[in-house]
Amino acid sequence: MSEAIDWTPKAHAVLQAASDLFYERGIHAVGVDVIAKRAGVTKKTLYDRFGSKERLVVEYLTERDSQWRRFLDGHLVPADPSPRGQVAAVFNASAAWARERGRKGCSMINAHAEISDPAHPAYPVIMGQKRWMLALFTDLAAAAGVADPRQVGEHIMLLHEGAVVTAGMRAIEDPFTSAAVAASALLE
Amino acid sequence: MSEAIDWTPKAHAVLQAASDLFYERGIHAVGVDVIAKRAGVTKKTLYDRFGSKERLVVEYLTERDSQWRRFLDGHLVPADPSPRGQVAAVFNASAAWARERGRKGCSMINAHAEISDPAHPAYPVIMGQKRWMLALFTDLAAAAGVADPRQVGEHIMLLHEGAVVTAGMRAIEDPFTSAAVAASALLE
DNA sequence: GCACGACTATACAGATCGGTATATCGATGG
DNA sequence: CCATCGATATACCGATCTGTATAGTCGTGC
Repeated sequence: MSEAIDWTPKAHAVLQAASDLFYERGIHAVGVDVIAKRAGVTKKTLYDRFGSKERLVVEYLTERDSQWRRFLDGHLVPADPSPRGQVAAVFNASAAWARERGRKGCSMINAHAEISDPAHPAYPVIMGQKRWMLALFTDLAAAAGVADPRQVGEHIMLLHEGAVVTAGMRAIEDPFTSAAVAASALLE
Repeated sequence: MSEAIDWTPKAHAVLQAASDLFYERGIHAVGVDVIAKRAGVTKKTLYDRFGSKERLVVEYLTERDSQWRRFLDGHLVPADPSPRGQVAAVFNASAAWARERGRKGCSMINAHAEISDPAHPAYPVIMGQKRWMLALFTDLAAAAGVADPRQVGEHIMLLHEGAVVTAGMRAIEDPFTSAAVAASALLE
């Protein structure tokens, strides 16, 4: 395992600044000087806390992933507990997330586009989220009692991924309700 | 309009090298020195032909877009001409394209992740392809005689986008046949 | 009172970034 | 025969990149 980070107040400020900048402009497009400046911190502090830019990238993706899971959970719990209701709630949550935090699409997909080396420590984080979402949809499809849950789970996953990237590019008016309608039809 | 490019043999070599590198590693991660070296050319030649890296990016995306449209056309013409057959052929073509050229997903989506400025000259190229694909799917849905062609066209578009990004990340075994099955179900 | 941890400020390293300059070469074609 | 064109080699520009080094400030806890 990599060494734990000492989460001093300024460390949080650095990660916050890095997250905003990475997501908005892309990882390679943002230098550590800019991150430090935005955080109101010197580069020294940044390197004392995180050790490298790469580590900062991993923390950015890890934190955003766990925020997304908490956010999703907050939408699933109060929603209609039936499988179909839960699927609808996922798309609702994604729409809300996109509105509040996701004007540039999925941070995992975007990061994946910028990282060429599969040995990069950010890879497990990215793949982990995708696998987790797929498992969620597959479980819901199974609970809904469809004939082939793995197949339908994949279909809903594809609709969801498509909606997320399309929302980031504003190619379709309201991709999440559109995807939700399609997902509902596939669960019949 | 921007000035036309003088397509000397070395200009083609430069674009070829740039395309491979941009797609494989990302745009910001590749410097013009590396492109020139890979093309067996000096930076002078690169700048004589293209004038700027930005222009090279635009040409990269434009060329890849037109290659994709030709590739797709080559798969649509000999396929079953029925609307459902044509939709299936699109997913077949995408699967073949991903196998041959698309190990890192959609170049348009990836480029979009790296370009923050909407005024960037590459934006129209990116949006143009997405709009074109959506129109294609909507037309096919209309030809298939579904009740709401715009809605179903969007659904198939979302499935396709999802399959492309998922293929780039290897999160699902065979996303294109999976997406094709779902699209076929939505056309019932 | 004093050590320690978190931080600031500044400077610098070595490499690479996009882009330009100068000068030279070989082939092609009027 | 000579001008032009595509290309070469090499060197340079200022800026920025990730990362390090030195020195000093400030507040808390023992």
